[in-house]
Amino acid sequence: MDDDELVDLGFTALADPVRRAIVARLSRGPATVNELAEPFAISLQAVSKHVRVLEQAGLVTKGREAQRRPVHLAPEALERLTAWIDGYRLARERSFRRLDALLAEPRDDTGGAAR
Amino acid sequence: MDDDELVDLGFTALADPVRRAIVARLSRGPATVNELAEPFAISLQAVSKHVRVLEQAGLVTKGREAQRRPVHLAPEALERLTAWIDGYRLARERSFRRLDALLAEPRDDTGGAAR
DNA sequence: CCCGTACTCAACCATATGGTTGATCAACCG
DNA sequence: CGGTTGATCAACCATATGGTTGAGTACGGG
Repeated sequence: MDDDELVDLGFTALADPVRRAIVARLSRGPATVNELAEPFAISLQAVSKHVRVLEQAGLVTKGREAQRRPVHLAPEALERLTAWIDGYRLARERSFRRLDALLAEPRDDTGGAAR
Repeated sequence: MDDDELVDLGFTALADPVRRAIVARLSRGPATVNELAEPFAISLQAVSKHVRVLEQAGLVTKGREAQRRPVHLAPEALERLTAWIDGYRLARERSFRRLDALLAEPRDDTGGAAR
């Protein structure tokens, strides 16, 4: 699976409030699907689906202990997303710096290649 | 509009590859809707819709000069999203540190901070 | 062994989303 | 003023998404 795809799945995964809440919950430690479902007014199956979406995005991994499947957060995937954002946020700052440089360019009376 | 709502709209906005490409393009400076549409094989109207989604998420602002509406990136909104992610990424690291502390807890022979 | 617990699979439904085309609006150019 | 350019509005369509209920699978406990 290539990186772009994972970025796509990652943002798609975080686009849903239930899934963000799940991520928030998991940031405080692993939990089973049942535990994750508890705070929500939706069916267990729906939560199971959400977890799978998070899993396919690489945001989460599922373990197995007895019949329980404890879900863990996978922070590398979160980093991938911040990295994507920062790439373009910083690109923009670089543009600004370029502009600043331009504006600060010596106005050059005495030697002048005037525009 | 409250913060959660903006986070929601923000991630939803970035969940689409066309919109991510638009953000990428805008990170290198403002552009008109026509310019933004040029690299894509979709209609101008579709791009216009995408820009509106980005705008509602606060990721982008539209100016007005003559009949053109130059679109600018609004990096604060990007920061809001990284902040959201980092909040939970860091929360998890804090949990780890807490766990480490627990594991490192003095087992209390003679006062020794073992390991 | 078989029952209960913990989930997942499957079929289905309603609504949201991303795309289309066609009409319209707004501003400048001649 | 009339045409052209840039962009939006509106109606519509297909597919994706998030939810439901009901059946099925997998493992451990009594």
